[in-house]
Amino acid sequence: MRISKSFIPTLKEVPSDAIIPSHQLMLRAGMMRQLAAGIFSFLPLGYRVMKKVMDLIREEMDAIGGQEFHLPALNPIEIWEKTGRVEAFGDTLFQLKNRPLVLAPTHEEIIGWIAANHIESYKDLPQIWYQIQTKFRNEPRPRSGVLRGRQFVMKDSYSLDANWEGLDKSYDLHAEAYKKIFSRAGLKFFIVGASSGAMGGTGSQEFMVESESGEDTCAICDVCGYAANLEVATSNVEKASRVPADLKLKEIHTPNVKTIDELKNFLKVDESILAKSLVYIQDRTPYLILLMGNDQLNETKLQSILGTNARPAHPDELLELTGADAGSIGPIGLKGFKIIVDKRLENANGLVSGLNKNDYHVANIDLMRDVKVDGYYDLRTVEAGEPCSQCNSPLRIVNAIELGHIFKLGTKYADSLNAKFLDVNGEMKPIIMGSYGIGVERIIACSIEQSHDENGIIWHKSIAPFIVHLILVNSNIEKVVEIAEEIYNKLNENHIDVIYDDRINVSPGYKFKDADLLGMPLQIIVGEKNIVNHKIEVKERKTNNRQIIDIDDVVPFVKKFLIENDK
RNA sequence: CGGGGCGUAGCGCAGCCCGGCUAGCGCGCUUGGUUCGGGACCAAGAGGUCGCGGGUUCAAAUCCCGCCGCCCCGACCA
Repeated sequence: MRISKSFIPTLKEVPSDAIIPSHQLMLRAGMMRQLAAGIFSFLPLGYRVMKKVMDLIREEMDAIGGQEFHLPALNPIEIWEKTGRVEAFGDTLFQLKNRPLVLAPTHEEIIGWIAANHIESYKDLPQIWYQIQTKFRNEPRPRSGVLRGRQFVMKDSYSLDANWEGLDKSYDLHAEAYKKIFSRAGLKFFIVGASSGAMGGTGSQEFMVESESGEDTCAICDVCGYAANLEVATSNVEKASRVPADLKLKEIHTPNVKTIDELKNFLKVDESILAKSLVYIQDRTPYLILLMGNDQLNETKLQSILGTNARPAHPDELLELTGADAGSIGPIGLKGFKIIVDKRLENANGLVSGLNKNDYHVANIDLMRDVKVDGYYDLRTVEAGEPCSQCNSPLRIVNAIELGHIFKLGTKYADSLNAKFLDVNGEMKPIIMGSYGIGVERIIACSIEQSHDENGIIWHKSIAPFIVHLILVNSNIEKVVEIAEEIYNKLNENHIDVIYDDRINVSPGYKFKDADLLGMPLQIIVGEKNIVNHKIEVKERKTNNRQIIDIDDVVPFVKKFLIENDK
């Protein structure tokens, strides 16, 4: 492709709305432009990358037996009502005003619908169905360029199986395919155990890229490789022990002491004997939640125990239910509450907590003696430096971008959409589903986040829009033009993706800067100073290595480069 | 949805506080000429409902009210 005839609007300056490197560079390199919050136009160069990524995904999905679909983005709202997800998605679901239609945010419903109508027998199973398609989600706050958009492209696939072993197999196939996809795209990623959230289901994992721009937080162990989303992460943090003495409950006047820190300073004790109390409401039942010291409640863990509509109690509810305000609440003397306790405090005694009377605390609480505990659960949020649950090395807490997510869904959608099949014994059974997603733009953005420098993008060969950036340095010298044209034709004849900066009256410096910004893996520089010796210069973008090679060796050189980088 | 910031030419910004002549600067763009290995130079140009609506005033980019949009932090997020 000739730059002189291409639409690649590069920018010298950074658009002020873009904060993170991938967003800045995608705009500067002329890959895309923003139309509205979370909505982007992909320009030819950006779409070329997108197509490369989609092709790479297709190859690996086809390799595990996936069959590509193209499902509608417009869906009758009726189907979404059947699965209860109009409510579950809430305002995130775009709804049309002049027809009872929604813009699909994902496609479990449509897959389920097709399966319900056309899968009859265990002989039709298993199936892996996928598509690469535009998704619509009315995100409350789009951000970070293409990382969280209201319209984005997703590879979504769905497995249909006759039994749970089949689901495990389909799930594992996807995990392997995903590893190949992200590795081939040149990404450094890790896999974490994750919460299945509102998708429902029995298990899920996320494919993550460590990044300051990430919206997820993960605990990772660099020693043994343990990694988990903070929503589900655990650690070997020290538990409270029982003290020998069997001391009586003791009321303590604690004026103006509200927080755990204030209480610790007031009593001059270690915070590990302080029990923090929080009140949540689930279906009008109040729950008292006890945590050690300043441990942070993990709401995702709580919701997996109580249900997803558990919510913190309002201040006026606190006073009404406990007789005290936040800061003076505790397990002693509470009525009508269920009490659940973090495992770190399992069977502990000698604890201090609120007395449900403003400005009073109570000491020497024995959870076995004084409190009717309805259950001990892992409720706390892991913190940096805590010992890994597998190997006791200190955990790191990092931000990460979610590239892909795989779910074992089970029969939730088959049940609500009546997707059933006849098994070997002639019995009607629900189809067992899995669902698996990859954010296409996120692969592009993550790749740039991980691979760029102050001059621009550094594309990995597998998803680069072009392999070679051919630069005509002296457009005013006929002989130089002639040789550049010749090389351009040769590369094209050999099916090597080449972008050719054939612009006349553009200074060499300008062309070099543009080449670094666009970031093709190889730059071939045709200039007066080398062609007198029948040579040209080759620069590798990633390493900045420069070599002078013979003009006749260009094609073999590039072919060799392509193979070398395949490893 | 809560908090903060911003909206002036394609991009980056100044001007606004303290109202006043024809709304500026850099980059980019057009034409001509020179230049040609790291975002060249000279000359002449084009390009603006100052986000939108209303108000105050002799006079509004500037002050007041309302709305819209965009960015950031948080809440939310299959």
